[in-house]
Amino acid sequence: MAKTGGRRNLKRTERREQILQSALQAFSRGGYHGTHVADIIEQAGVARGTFYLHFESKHDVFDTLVDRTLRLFLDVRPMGEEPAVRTLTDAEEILRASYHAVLGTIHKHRKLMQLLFEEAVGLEKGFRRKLERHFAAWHERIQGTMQLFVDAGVVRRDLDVEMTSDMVLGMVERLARRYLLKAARPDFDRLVDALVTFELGGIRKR
Amino acid sequence: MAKTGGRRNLKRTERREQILQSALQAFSRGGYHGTHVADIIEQAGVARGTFYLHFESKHDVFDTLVDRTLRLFLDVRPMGEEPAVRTLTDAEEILRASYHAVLGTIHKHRKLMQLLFEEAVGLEKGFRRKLERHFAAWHERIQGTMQLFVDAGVVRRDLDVEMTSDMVLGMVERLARRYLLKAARPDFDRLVDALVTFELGGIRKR
Amino acid sequence: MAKTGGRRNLKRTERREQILQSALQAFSRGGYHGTHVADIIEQAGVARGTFYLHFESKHDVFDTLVDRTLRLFLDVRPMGEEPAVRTLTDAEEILRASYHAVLGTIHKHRKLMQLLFEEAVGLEKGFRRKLERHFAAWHERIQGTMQLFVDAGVVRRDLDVEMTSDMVLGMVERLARRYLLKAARPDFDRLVDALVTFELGGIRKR
Amino acid sequence: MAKTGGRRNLKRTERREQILQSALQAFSRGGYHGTHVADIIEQAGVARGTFYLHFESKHDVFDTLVDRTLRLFLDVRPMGEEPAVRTLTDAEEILRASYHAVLGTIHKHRKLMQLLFEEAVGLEKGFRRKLERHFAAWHERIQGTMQLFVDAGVVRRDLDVEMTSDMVLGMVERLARRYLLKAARPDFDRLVDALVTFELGGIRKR
DNA sequence: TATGAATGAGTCTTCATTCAT
DNA sequence: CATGAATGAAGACTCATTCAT
Repeated sequence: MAKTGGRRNLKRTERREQILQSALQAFSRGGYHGTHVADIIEQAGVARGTFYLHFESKHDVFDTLVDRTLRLFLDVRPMGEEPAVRTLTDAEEILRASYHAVLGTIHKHRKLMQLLFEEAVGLEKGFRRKLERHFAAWHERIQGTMQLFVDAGVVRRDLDVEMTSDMVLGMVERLARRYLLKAARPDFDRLVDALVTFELGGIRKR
Repeated sequence: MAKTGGRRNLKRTERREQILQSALQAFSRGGYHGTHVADIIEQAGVARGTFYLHFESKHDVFDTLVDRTLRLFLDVRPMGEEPAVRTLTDAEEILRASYHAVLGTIHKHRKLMQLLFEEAVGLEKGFRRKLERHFAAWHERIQGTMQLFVDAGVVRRDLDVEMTSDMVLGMVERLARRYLLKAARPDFDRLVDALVTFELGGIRKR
Repeated sequence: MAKTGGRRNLKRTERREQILQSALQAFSRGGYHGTHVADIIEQAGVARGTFYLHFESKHDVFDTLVDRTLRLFLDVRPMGEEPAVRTLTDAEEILRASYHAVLGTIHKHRKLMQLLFEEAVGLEKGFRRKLERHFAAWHERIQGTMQLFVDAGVVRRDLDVEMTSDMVLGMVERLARRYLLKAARPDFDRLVDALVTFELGGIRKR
Repeated sequence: MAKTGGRRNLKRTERREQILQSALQAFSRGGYHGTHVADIIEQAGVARGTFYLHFESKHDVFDTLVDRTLRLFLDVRPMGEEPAVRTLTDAEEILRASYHAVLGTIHKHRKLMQLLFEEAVGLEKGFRRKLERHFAAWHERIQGTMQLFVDAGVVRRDLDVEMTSDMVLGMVERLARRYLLKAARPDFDRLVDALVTFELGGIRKR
């Protein structure tokens, strides 16, 4: 809608970043295939040639954006080291903190996240694989934490850790899609509450 | 894959169905944009014109497939009438049956389902809206059942029914994507078990 | 709009004629290129194959129609033999009769005539040449009559017979296009009057 | 006809004009439907994409050419203001001048004119209407002049001004088609003479 | 004779990428 | 660095004609 940036004679990095932002804007609106290089450069207020001065191809920009999104998750690590888990309350604490961090990140970068959750799906093998690897990594992390709880004996021994991790992943994804991607001010507390409560106790009466 | 042979005049409906199947095959492989009409007709062993004799456009075939997929879910209704819920065990029964039915349907039509979960995402507004409406309908159904449980007093009164339904939706979607779409013989029991256990009791120790 | 004819088991000639009429109808509406074989057979209520049983091609039907139109003019010959011309009044008589005949024919077959004047123009060489030959023939006839008048001494000796014949041709064509092709009940007398008066005396005061 | 050579970047307007000329050339040869975009770009020695950089479609180029042709006639106005008409000689003067101007324009732009008289006929409604409006305008102008003569009393009072204007239109059109469109050096004087003589005095002896 | 399913050459149009200026 | 004119491979769709039934 509005030109993303100013004009002329930016430093290489700045111009690149400007194009990247414009691309994000454009892709968010139209998806990968619905967005043309023309849209991106118009949004950026930059000439066609300039675009190719900074990126190899349309694929390249999209890829860069996806990578940047993925990298965001690597930084979501609420505590630097393995926390000690003695009681269920410890576990709850950890979960609460994790979800807060994750949901916060997702919301903060919701435009980028949309790329992951809605635009990069169904694209060609390269992106597909990247996404799969990403979800696998995330799954591993969740599973790690869960196993920690199991080992600490604060949750059920017979938990199907693998599938449950998948389910948690799905829960977060859907909540994110529904309540974070488009919302300006989401109710984080309600979301985290719902997540933690459900994960810990299911729907069963206490 | 295989040309059927020379020229053979089928009945209108048969040819249409054949093309539809070929299209499904093709879209499954390459996604919407990665699939060309050429791929579909090659797969069907049919001439270009024949394709357009039965469908208005590439978009039209895809749309038809998506609609067919969506319609599949309307038929997933394990019991004809509202079941009575007295105890948690009743609820468990219902959930178990529901999940069995749903997962079974998903697996049975996994090629079609893939369209919903992986190919129709990120496409243009028409499909997007269709998907959203679909998920909304599904969400409503889940929420309905859950509310039934709440009203019957067999689960927590303070349950955030709306969000929890979303989470359930996400759980099923992710499990389906991971364990059903590509697997030839999935372990339904393990899946249903994981789902029901988690939904009912969370990860907490009994 | 309305199916042109009945159905089934007509004699060869009848079916052919029926298709021809439907084609005329269709071409009148959409011109040569704007009309598809589909339009013609729909109008005729006949199957595709039937069409090709009676005509070699779309080109063929059109050609047949054009030929038929052209042949109509050959029959427009108000009197069997060369009339004697002694006075200007004789000439006027002849012109009046000729125009009446010609305009009458044009109006009677206005659908067909439209083909000549509006649809067959600008088509490929075959039609072009046919039209040219036709107009040349007509021109010759007009010129013949005019020369008769000159030789009889009832009109100007220095008349540019060739160009004047062209002009007469143009006059008739335009009047036909404007007042005959679409009109249900044209005012023939006014038309003939205008023609004869103009041709004989120009616009000059008597 | 001749590729200009390697790649050469022209100014936007120049390239557009070049393509326009090539299109005119091509359409003149093959008519609207007989001419393909391939013919135009080959003639222009330009790539496919370049064509669409300057015109929206084949229809668009043709339309542009037709419009340009029509606009040519608006400029044919031999004298800036209403001339005084006292005698038949004045009228003759005016007619002579008008015809000279019109025929001159037609011949000068005969390629373009061919579009009007031969190619744009029988096309779809848009062009048809445009042509009709054009002929109507021309008719009005002729009728205006003629009425001037009538009012000045230099020609017959009972003249059927409307139809006569149509006839004049037809005369000019046919003469133009026959003697101007293809001729390199037409005999303007003979044409104007024939026209003026006929229009003023008809074929009758003086 | 009649039918209508099937064919495929033919065209237009798009759009990512290149390159002269 | 920047520009934007030029490129052309790729792909969707049409429709006259053929042929199995």
